[in-house]
Amino acid sequence: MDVRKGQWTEEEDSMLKAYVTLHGEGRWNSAARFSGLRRTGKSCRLRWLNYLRPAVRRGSITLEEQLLIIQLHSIWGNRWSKIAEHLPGRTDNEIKSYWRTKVQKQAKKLECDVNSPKFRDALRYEYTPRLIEQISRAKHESPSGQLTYGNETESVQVDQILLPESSSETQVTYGSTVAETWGIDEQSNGNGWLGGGDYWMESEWCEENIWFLQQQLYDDEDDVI
DNA sequence: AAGGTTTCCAACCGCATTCCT
DNA sequence: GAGGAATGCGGTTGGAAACCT
Repeated sequence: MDVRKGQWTEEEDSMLKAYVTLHGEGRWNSAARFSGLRRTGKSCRLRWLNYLRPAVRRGSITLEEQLLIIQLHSIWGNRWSKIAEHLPGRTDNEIKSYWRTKVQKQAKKLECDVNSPKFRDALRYEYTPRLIEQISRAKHESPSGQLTYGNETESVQVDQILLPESSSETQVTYGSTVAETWGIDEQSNGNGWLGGGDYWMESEWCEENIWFLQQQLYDDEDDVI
């Protein structure tokens, strides 16, 4: 049987959805064989996980998600699926893509490797505090200090523990350069590579995530960077 | 408006791991 | 335990869309 490749059609999506609804996730080769699709099991799995799954969120990566990705990447490296486990609705593919297109681009601008100590310091001591500050500022600007997502309201605490200890040496070394390169300043409203747009409305930053992050930072403090 | 360039992301590929017989 | 099949993961790519000149 000839196997189809490339973009999925609406009809194919419907067929896969119908099959998974009936038989559940998993057994992707069977799904490919018996759903009537001329696709490989791998292709079906990918399409379902990255696009058709009801839990998948669309839209740009929020500030909170950016922060979480950066912190988790400093702990786990390119373990995209592991990182994705802590970003509800986001796929490893999306996070990988974000990292490549946004973060690696900044490393390139700084003329250093994304895994170099220079860039990791820049993330840790320059970018992360600014990101947290932006999140805090936006939080205070919203009524009652709470974030609202659709009909839900969820309180958010961005604890100071997330702020890395200031490093005067690093500030001197990288401060202005990094800020200039990333196009962020004290009054930035997040329209640079930080994202922008309606990130509050899309946020799923929750206390559980923050708690988890804090635990990781405590536990791995000595292992990281 | 047109053509060129860059950005973004869906999907593929190869390798590793897990599962099953 | 061995071997094959299925599944999962991370790296890469192709092409559409957005942006620039």
